[in-house]
Parts: sequence; structure tokens; C-alpha cells
Amino acid sequence: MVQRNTDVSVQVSGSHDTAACTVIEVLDRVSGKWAIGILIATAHGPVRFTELERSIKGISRRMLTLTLRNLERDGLLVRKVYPTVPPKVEYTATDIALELYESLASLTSWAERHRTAIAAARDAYDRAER
Amino acid sequence: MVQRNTDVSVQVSGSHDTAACTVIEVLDRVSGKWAIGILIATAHGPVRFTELERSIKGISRRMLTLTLRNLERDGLLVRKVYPTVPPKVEYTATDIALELYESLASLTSWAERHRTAIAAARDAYDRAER
DNA sequence: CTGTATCCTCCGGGATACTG
DNA sequence: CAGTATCCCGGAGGATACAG
Repeated sequence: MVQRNTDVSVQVSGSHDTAACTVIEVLDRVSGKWAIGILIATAHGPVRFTELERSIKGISRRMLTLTLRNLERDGLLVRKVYPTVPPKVEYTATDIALELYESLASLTSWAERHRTAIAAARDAYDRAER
Repeated sequence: MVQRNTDVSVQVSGSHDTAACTVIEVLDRVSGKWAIGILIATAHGPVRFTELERSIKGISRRMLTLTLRNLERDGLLVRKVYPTVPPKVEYTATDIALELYESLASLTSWAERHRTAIAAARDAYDRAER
């Protein structure tokens, strides 16, 4: 989770600072290397711990647990334990999480529209600066 | 900038993995403690270096420079130098940046709608776990 | 005024081993 | 199966000083 501005981050005037704060709230929830992946992986029904571990390539058991706990803490995931043996645990996205998932669509759209332009800008910049 | 999955991050099936990747592209552009603040501060016309330094509370000169360079490199900001003495430098948001700025609106909306629910979930979780 | 250059700290996250 | 517990490392970012 990136260290962010908790106090009034931008001091323009009017509503810009609160806008910044609000956006930052979301980003803090979604920051971290794995949160988005988990959100997406749980967006279509309950998923078990090991399923997640397998579907999210490269995640360590530790980070999977930690990220799940954070998402659960924020009310984005529900953790249900079946007291069987061996144990079974299911994680389910809440409505709030699903709404977030949809809100990310406009960002996805932005990235798709401008991905090549951004790559080009990057190339140009890098070629110029050396 | 948070360390993220560059390879296929989520292996569900169909388009979920590409969706994840695309979202992550944006987040990488916007991650870092200060990028959003700068985006917002430059969203309403050219701003000078020192103006930014003053309006974005708590930012160090180093991070201001670094973040500005990254945003410029991605084509989100244009840096214009007036060869006067003392020097004057203006940063202007590009159209791409402005579009991004607007796309963030749905996230802001999400945060506003659920902020209290999230806070409540957090409280409940913390009270339960001890 | 607009930056660079260094040094240093903190913490997100990986690797590995152990457990109910 | 679903986690904890430790140890460790790299890099984001702060503080400070210097410069064109």
C-alpha cells in the first residue's frame, strides 16, 4: 500500500482538495500489488483460498492472506468458513466490491484509448533524454 | 510506484486477465504518493513549479520533480520552459490527463457512496478481532 | 526560481518453514 | 486446506545540501 497523503493533499481552493482525498481513499483500498486481481477473481461468485492461490499467478501465500484480510476488513469481501476437515474457506465479493469493479471500467476504457499514445510519448521522451 | 504484476496477473478465463492488466496500467500511472495531487492541481490551466510546491502540501522538492518527470514522460503533462532569468517553468495537463481526471469521477463517486459503510466495516472488524 | 545529488529510513512484499 | 511466523531485500520517498 503506497504511502499517501492523509492530510489535505492539494490546496487549490474550493473542492479540489476534497476530490483528491476521495480519490485517494479508493486508491488506498485498491493499492497493493494484488488487491485488484483478487477483486476480479472474486467478482463472479465465491472462491476458495486455494483456487485464488492458483488463479492469481505469482502471489505468495502470505500476500494472499494479507490482501484478503484487508479487503475483508474494508467490507469488500466476506469470508465464510466451513468447519469441515480439511477446512474450507470461501471468499465472496460484496455488493460494494462489485460496484467498485464496475467503476474501474471507465479507467480501463481510458487506458485502452490512450495506451498507444502513452507508449509513444514514453518512447519519444526516452529517445530525447539521451 | 507500487510493485505490480507485469505478467498475466489473473488467470480466470476469458477477458478477466486482460481487464486486470488494463486497470493496472492506469494505476501504475497514477500510483505514487503525489501523482493524483499533481494531476488535479494542473487540471485547470498551466501551473508553475513553485506554485505546485506550495499548493501540494507536504511534497518534497525531490518528489515533485520526479513525479512531474514521470507524468511528462507518459504524455500527461507538458513542460514549458521560459528562458528568462530567473527561469520560469509551466506544467500543463494534456487532453489525455484531463480525460483521466474525468474518469476518476466514477471512483470518487464510489468512495463517497460507500465511505461510511467501509468505515463501519472496518470498525466492526477491528472490534471483533480483539 | 527550478531543479540535482546524496544519504537514509521505512515498509511492501518475496522466500521459506511450520501448524491446526 | 488454509493459514502463521520469520527473515530479508529493494525501492519509494523524506531530509538536506548544492547549483545554474
